[in-house]
Amino acid sequence: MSKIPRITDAEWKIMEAVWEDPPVTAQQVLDAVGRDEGWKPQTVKTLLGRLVKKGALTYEPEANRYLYSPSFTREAAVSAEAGSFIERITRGSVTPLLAHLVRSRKRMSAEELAALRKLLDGEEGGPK
Amino acid sequence: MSKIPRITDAEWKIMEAVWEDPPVTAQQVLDAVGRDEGWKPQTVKTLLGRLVKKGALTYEPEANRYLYSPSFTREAAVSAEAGSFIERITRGSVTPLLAHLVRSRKRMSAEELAALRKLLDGEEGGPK
DNA sequence: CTTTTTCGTTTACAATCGTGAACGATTGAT
DNA sequence: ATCAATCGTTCACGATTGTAAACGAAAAAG
Repeated sequence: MSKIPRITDAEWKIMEAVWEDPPVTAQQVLDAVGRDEGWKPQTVKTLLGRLVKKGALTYEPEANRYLYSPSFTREAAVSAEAGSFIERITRGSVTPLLAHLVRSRKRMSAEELAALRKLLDGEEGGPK
Repeated sequence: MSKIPRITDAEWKIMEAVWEDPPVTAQQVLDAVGRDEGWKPQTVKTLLGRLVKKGALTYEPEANRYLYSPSFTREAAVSAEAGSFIERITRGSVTPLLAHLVRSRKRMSAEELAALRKLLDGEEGGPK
């Protein structure tokens, strides 16, 4: 599988909009993020272009414009990011990170908590 | 407390060396990271300088050189990083991240697992 | 058909980052 | 005293990032 490229902060916002409901036009992305991000149309265009160049998006011409689609799932991207994040952290404990995650549970649903607990239980015994 | 600045990849390696055993001299940092990072002395100096400017390190002159110390703990830095990491992720589920973390448990000791589980239990009921 | 709008592409430009050389002040060695 | 090694500081330089204007083609409007 082709490597997932590094997505920058600004690009990430674009990707979110694309993942939301692909395929999308530049206009749709603009409406979705440009609005509350305060970006000019050109900024969105530039970012879309860069993401295509990086291989994070693909497009197919439709009428006179492009329909952009993600080259990988959001889950895959998050995993990759987490991986490189952990790269820096490996010298020490990941506990502060986990603690932070669990504490800022604003974004963690009950199901996610349950899933995490299950993961922990599963890992406890040290499988394979 | 003063805000924790954004630490870049290269800078992070320097910080690790400083956290390891502060206060340290530039020479010590060089020995610690320059070695296996393949950095020239000047590179280490530059990074130390930038970190001081950013407020991530403080120094006090000793003899003819500086003794550098971190301005905040590693835990605080990791937490801050995690926070900004989560910033991008908030639009969706953090589960892929958690799964990744737990699976790459290479760096998680039994105690850490236990601590995390305890955190989960504590949070479950949803305290104040 | 001409004018205006919309597309994607090219170019721009300051800020940050990675990597280091250049430089002047000191210190240590001879 | 003099020369070499070491310090921290300044400057450098290409690459990436954030943010966008310029530009030419094509489509929509009149």
